[in-house]
This record gives sequence, structure tokens and C-alpha cells, in this order.
Amino acid sequence: MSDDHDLGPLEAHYCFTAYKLNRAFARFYQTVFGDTGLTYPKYVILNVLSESGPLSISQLSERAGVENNTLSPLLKRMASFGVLARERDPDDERRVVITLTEMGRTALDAARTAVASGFAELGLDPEEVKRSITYMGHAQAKLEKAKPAKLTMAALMGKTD
Amino acid sequence: MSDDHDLGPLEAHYCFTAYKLNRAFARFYQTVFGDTGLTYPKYVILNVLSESGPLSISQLSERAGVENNTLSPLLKRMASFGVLARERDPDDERRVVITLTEMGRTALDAARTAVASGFAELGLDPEEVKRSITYMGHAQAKLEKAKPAKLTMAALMGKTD
DNA sequence: CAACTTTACATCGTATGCGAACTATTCGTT
DNA sequence: AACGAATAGTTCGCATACGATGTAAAGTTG
Repeated sequence: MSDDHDLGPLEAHYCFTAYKLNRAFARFYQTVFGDTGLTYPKYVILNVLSESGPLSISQLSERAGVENNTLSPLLKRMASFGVLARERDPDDERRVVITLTEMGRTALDAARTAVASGFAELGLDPEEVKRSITYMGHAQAKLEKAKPAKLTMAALMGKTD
Repeated sequence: MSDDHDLGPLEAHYCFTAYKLNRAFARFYQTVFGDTGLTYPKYVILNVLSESGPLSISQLSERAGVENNTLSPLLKRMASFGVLARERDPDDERRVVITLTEMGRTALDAARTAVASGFAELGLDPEEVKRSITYMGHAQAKLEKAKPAKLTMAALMGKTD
């Protein structure tokens, strides 16, 4: 959609811009990762594990910003691919500990190099990016605190009672 | 993930921030729309149709920023819900023309009111939002032009040949 | 007019995201 | 020791996103 269109308030436009930017990034990563089986969420997880060391699924959920119910199947696929290992914590069997494997480290190194190479050619303005990150962080914090009223089916249909 | 973590270059951080902001917005809309069956992509489509009048699927794809192969099933669901109508163009039977129904207009009005109400409570800084939109637009344009090299399976596995 | 190319849309297969509900384990209270 | 609450993770069902492929219709060329 051209930016001539007005989706309503400024927030709606902001949302739509974030929607398009997110998918532009998704496509960029999809192109870089090609047919390797790697995806952006998997890449994020590998990075988090590389920096933090082994984590429980809940900890990983928190650091990677991915829901538990998204992580469970995702981590199972990654484990069967061989980039990480899942193990029940013997001290607390509710927990599963996720550890990067050697193959995972190798894959991450290669992925990081490919991504960095692609980003180097983008030519983004570092000052704009830094400011944008800060502003987006503000917006995200406020959105997560919001408690908007729910639309009902009756209201959607224009029925008043 | 806390922003202490460094995903690598500034671009990677930017991507992760966009990823989280997009999902924060998605959740916000999901909360507002509740069990009505409405979703953010459907909301965008209704808005585009409301402002542009009837469009072909390709035109809608372009204005809503949604791929044709995502739109086809989406529009079928929306048509069976009753908010829009699909009709083959008699002049060019390759094309399907999408038209908002009266029910669609009513639903969109209600949705816009609910969304605006939720946004009104957010308290975002208008100047930050405007700048952010501009910067994100720049980034999106560059990402869409990028032609990054693809990672191969061999490179992922650390094999040199 | 036939053959080929292009365009528009649809389907397939697989990916993720998330609300809801479920199962298993641990912790706290009585 | 028994029971309920809380925690951790899993599964279900449905949503979207998109590369690849397929079908049908229109346009172009010789």
C-alpha cells in the first residue's frame, strides 16, 4: 500500500509501517538462509544460546521474546536437525534445558557471516537506526502495558442492545 | 530478550526490535478484536477497500502489502464471513474483483472505533512516531532492494570445498 | 489462426505465532 | 501425608506468510 493511504490515526500508520518493515526483514533473512532450513526465529534462538549458555525453555522464551507454545515445536525441530539438544533437568523434571551443539555453533558462525555480509550492503543510516530502535522500544513497552477494550460480535455487527 | 544482548551488527538489533514491535502490535489488535473473527491483515484489507473502492486481487495485494498467495485464501474466508464479495471480472476472467459489502462497512466502522479507543490510551509520542515511520520507511525500501548472497547447506555445515 | 508468452489467481507444503487447554512435576499449606 | 496451588512444558486448532507450482485467460507474434 502506498503511504498516501491513511489507515486512520497515526498509531495505525505506525503499526502498518512496522508490519511491512518486519516482513521486509523476514524476506531478507529468508533470502540469506535460502534452503538451509534456518529461519529468523531459529537464528535468534541460536544467538541467545550462544551468548547465554544453556537455558530452560522459559528462560529462552523470555530472552528470545518467543512464546513457550511457539518454542516447544520449534526447539524439537531444531533438535532433530542437530543444532541443539533438549534434556530434562534432573533436579526439576518440569524443566527442559536447551544446549547448543557443536553443529549449532558452526551453523551460527556461518549464518552470522552471511547475514553480516548482506547487511553491509544495505547502507542504512546508523543514526536513524539507533533513534528508530529507541522509539520502537518505547512504543513496544506501551503496547505491552495496554489493556484495550474488546470488541464484541454484537458491536461488530452494529447491533445496539 | 533484554536489550543487553547484542545480536551482532546494529541491523540485527534493528530487525529484532521491529520483530518485537510488530508482535506487540499484533497482540494489541488481537486483544481488541477478541473473538469477532477479525484479524490485523483482514482489518488492513477492509480499510484499503473502504478507501479505494472495488479492486482486483493484484491491486489489493499491492496496496495492502500482502502477497497474492496469502490473499486468495484470506479473501475467501472474508467472503464466506460476509464482509466482502468476490466476482470474476466479465471483461477479463483472469481477474477477481473484490467489493466491500454493507456488512463489511458496518464491521469496519465498529473495528475502527475500537482500535482508535485502544490507541487513544497508549500515549505514544507523536513526534517519535512520525520520525520512526520515516526511518522505518527508509529501511524497508533498502531491504526490498537488497540482493544478499544465499547461504548454502555446505557453508552452514562449515564445509570448504 | 496457431503457438507461445504473459498475466491473474489458486493451491500446496511448510514455516511461525498465539489463545486455550492439557499433563506432569514441584511447592506450600494444613 | 494429603491436597490444592503454582510452575513448566506440550498439544491443539486456527491464523498468517511465502516459495514453488499449477490452471485458466488474455496478449503477442509470425
